[in-house]
Amino acid sequence: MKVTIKDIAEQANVSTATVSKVLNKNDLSISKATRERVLKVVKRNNYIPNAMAKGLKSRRSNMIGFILPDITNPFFPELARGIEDKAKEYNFGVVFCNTDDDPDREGECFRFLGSQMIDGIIFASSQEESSYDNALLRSVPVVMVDRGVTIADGNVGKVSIDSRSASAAATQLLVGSGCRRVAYISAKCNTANQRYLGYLGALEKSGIKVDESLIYLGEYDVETGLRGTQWLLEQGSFDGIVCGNDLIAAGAMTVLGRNGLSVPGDVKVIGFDNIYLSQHLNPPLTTVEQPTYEIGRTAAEMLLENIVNGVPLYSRKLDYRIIMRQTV
Amino acid sequence: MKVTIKDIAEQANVSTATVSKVLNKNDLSISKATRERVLKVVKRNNYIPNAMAKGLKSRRSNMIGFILPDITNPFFPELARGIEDKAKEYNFGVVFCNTDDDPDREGECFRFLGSQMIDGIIFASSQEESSYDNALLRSVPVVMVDRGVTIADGNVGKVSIDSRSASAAATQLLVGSGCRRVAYISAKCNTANQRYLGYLGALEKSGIKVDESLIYLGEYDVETGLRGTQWLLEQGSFDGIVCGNDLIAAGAMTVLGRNGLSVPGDVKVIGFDNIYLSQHLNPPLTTVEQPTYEIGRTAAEMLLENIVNGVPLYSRKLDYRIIMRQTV
DNA sequence: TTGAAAGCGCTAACAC
DNA sequence: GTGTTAGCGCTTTCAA
Repeated sequence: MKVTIKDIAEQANVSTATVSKVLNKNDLSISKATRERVLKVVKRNNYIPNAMAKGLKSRRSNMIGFILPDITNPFFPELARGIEDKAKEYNFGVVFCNTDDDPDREGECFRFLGSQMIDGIIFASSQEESSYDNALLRSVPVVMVDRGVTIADGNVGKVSIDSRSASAAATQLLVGSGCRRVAYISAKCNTANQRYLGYLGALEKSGIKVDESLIYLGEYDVETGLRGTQWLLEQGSFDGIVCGNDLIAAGAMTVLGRNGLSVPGDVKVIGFDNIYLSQHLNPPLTTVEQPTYEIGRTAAEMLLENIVNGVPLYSRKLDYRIIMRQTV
Repeated sequence: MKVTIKDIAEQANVSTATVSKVLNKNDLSISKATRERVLKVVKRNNYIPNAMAKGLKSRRSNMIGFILPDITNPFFPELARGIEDKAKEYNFGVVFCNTDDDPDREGECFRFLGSQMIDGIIFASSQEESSYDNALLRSVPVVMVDRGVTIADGNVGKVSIDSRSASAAATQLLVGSGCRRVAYISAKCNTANQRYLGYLGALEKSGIKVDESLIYLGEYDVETGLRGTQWLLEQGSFDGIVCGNDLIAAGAMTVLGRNGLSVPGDVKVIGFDNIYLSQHLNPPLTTVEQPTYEIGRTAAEMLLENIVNGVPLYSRKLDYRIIMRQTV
């Protein structure tokens, strides 16, 4: 059976109140002798306070939730690690919820995490417009990361890069390298999508007309890169591809290779995210790097500062940069 | 302010006990009218029971912990996903703890999760011999995954593949393809390590003498592949590399390429894990596939069945297979 | 310097 | 059918 504060109190010949005080460093008024006696008993019994009882009292669980599309997408582990590392500093745990971008599952996650088992939420949604329950949202602080919903009301923070400008820069790089027929393969999304807007904007700025037959929308996965490139090949000619992420780029390069097209000779390609393996693609992938780990840390810090010290949430943009390798 | 069961009881003109009963489907003795009245009030107030209070009573948090080396290693997200998907089926959440294989951090994790905030633990240790606190371990059911400690005592389950035989098979494949000087690059470990033993065994069985200058031990990362191969190149000649995982293989191929060595012409290489990107390496990587996602699911199921239904833990081996691609 | 007691929100006997 | 009550293990006034 688990040992409780009461057992410790008895063995140390003090009240539970006293034990509680020494354990929580409300030591100021406890005599050194008592304190040491208590501590000894605690150690001897390998006593760990029951977190639920503690939480019930303090209304704090020391757990935050991380709601994300899919931890299997290599962009997210970095983010997760940043979050967890920071959380540990505050002595918080983090609970993961994969949603596969399914609004129903997002709802479930919010409900699951909303049961006061969680002190706050970090939310990575790939939807521009999210469908979570506003009521739940309002009861817990939330920080959005990456491509995030812009939320008018509520206690919501945000940390991300300027996706639109990053995507524009990627597109410009291709155009600047001589591409005239620049394709775009990314995840499905409404027209408000920042990356898409960046691509469009850069093209227009360069006086290149947007061609619908150069745009393929799917998911943020390798499959989409495969299918999209195959589709482009059937549509006609192109000399560059702006990819929604590195996974898509990997798929694209695979299909290009299969069809005897050389990169960057025949087609230039640029990715997004700079996942660890992009440098080991062949040729190494030129890509837009997000400070993914840092985004996670920053988001966690913002959330935790809010929870622990009441610091208000806010919106923060981090820097991106283009990693020049050999596909452009 | 949060709405409690008491608020609901008042608004519905019943006792808290009644509310509790209808909410927990101890409906049998509640009149339909009352039930509906209660439910209406619950909905109107968007009431969610406080999980901590519930947990304090029921001694169950509906949370399990997942202790792993590093979620950033692409082997683990798959595993994590398997765990989480299964956990959701049981209405459990999962808390992640990265340890970087640091025994101190493992200890911290166990302590953190041991505070009865967690009903069970899934533990992926790359240590053969683990340093967690046995006392803690004994208080909560634990299932080991992947390369796991064999624990004599306690309430411990295990799910994995037969690493030794898998590693032997990989080595044999190279030997069978004509390799005579087969190198081994993997993570540091004591000689008990199953993968290492498999490599050794296969070599001996083929009558090939083990050559110390063909063995490099580091971490399970790309860096190790890079450094190990560089080191091998300085040592002398070799015609095959058995890699501890796909990350190492990716690093190895990068260095081989840089040095003008062709794969599989000059050197054959085989990986381990079949992470999603191994097929997009150039050339696509031949590797040993573990049913990673399935291992996660199975482990979670075993753990949860133990927690929820008292089913005893046990040891389970899943099948591996070699994925033939173009590096052998 | 220490302890008694109330109460966090919920559940489960047991009583009515 | 429904309500009363006694805790679950902990923290925190307040009194001694």
